[in-house]
Amino acid sequence: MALTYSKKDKLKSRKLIEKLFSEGRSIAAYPLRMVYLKTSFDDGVAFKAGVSVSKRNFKKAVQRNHIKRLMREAYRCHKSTYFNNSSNEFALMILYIGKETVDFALIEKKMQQLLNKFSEKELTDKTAP
RNA sequence: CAAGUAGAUCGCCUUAUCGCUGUCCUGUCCCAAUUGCUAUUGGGACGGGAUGGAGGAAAGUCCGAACACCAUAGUGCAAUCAUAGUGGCUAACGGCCACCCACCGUGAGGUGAGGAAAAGUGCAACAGAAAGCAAGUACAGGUCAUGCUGUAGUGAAACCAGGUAAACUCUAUGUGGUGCAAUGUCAUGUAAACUAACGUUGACCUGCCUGUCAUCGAUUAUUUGAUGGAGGCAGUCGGGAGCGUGCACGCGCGAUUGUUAGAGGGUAGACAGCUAAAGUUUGCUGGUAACAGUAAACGCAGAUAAAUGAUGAGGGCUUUUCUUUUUUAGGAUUUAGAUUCUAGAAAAUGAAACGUACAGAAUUCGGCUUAUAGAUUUGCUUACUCA
RNA sequence: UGGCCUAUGGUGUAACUGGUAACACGUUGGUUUUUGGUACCAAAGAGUCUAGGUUCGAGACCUAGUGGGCCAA
Repeated sequence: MALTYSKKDKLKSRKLIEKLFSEGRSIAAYPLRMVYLKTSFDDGVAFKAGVSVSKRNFKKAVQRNHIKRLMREAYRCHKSTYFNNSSNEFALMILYIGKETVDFALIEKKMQQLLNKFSEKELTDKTAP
């Protein structure tokens, strides 16, 4: 898996997102929180992910955009190390639940923790039994 | 120099690596259509290359328009809302420009919802005799006599055709509604489904078609022609539940698949709208100016859980501190030169640290309002005091 | 994206057509009680979200902003 994050890797279906929030499970690594749901896609992409920042915590569009960019960048750089050999397909949504802006180093570190937790919990359990 | 005042312009830069997104070109493979085949067209997957990619406010959504639909957006009345010196600019405006007037400021300048109080209705706490049909205090003057005259006192305002219209109102002008989540096409899906209420067409002649019916004519007969009647279609004139903005008029739409309401079902995807426009820059001409005309060049974001970013390195800019140098004042040591301490000022291809604003397109324009670190630049002003 | 409403002591609400912010609960102090509660008495606590304007005078009227809330596929 390359270090890309193009249109196909993004979670775009409104219907699927509603289903994800109503039925999905979640794990957290503050200030990040991930909601995920096992599903299947038509176009051969194993993981589709989206990011979200609450308007309640960040009033200004510039701040929201900046945090979302940082989260996307962190996801793009580290997804390949965890998701390379998976047979299942997942929809992911990563939320920012903190209330203050942070720098890229912290988000990168927390994203690694989050993806590590996710892979331990879901990906390895599926293959072992 | 300092303080101020009115404008104008800009609002971080360079580079390496990894990414996001639009457009164009192009390679390999797969699918479909056409063809006898090469091949062509369309779609998809994986690649490669070129090139474009946030703002002065993109913000607030406060005005004005374009555009789309509702009827081609009409007429009268009413209501609502807006505007309000004069003239001009503009596609339009509640915007802009010029001038007049009023107020503020020493001044440069600033602010102004700046029509009407002699059409009418209302309002004015406290104080005061009295707050506007009027009534009348004290002192002085005056008169035949009297609030007849002046002054005082209360108050923001006391008879002035008073004040107040950002009180109602009147005058003039304007104002239909909904907003790109408009609107159109395709896809998906039940359903031309269900429940309730209401409604669903007559006349006339003309034309065409049908050829079942009646009469008459031609023909041996099949058949064919004419007239009348019947049916259908089209046209004309009406009726029609209702629908189309508050009312009325007028106009339009309107039925085998109607109108209104209820309950319920599906989708929430794609494409168009969608970025060439009252366009941007520069020069010249006209105009006091806003602005207009003209010539040349440019061709400038188009995302949709929503692109324009991340990391590293270097450089600008601002502020502070330190260091060094120069210099001023005072003190100490010394015969003098000189050395040194304290306080202040200025400068630096010096060093370090911190900071580098406000803020993110969502149909598109013209304005207004609000936020904004800092930098550049132009015009103008300075009463009093001190030098 | 488009539209609408609202803001008054710590909390919840009043304030008529502009006239100098009221009530309840809560808080503080006192009385009653052996003590606490209840009850009674008294006091403090906002200058009306912010900034301008109109007016003699604004919580109210006008303009601009800030915060909070609601609606529309």
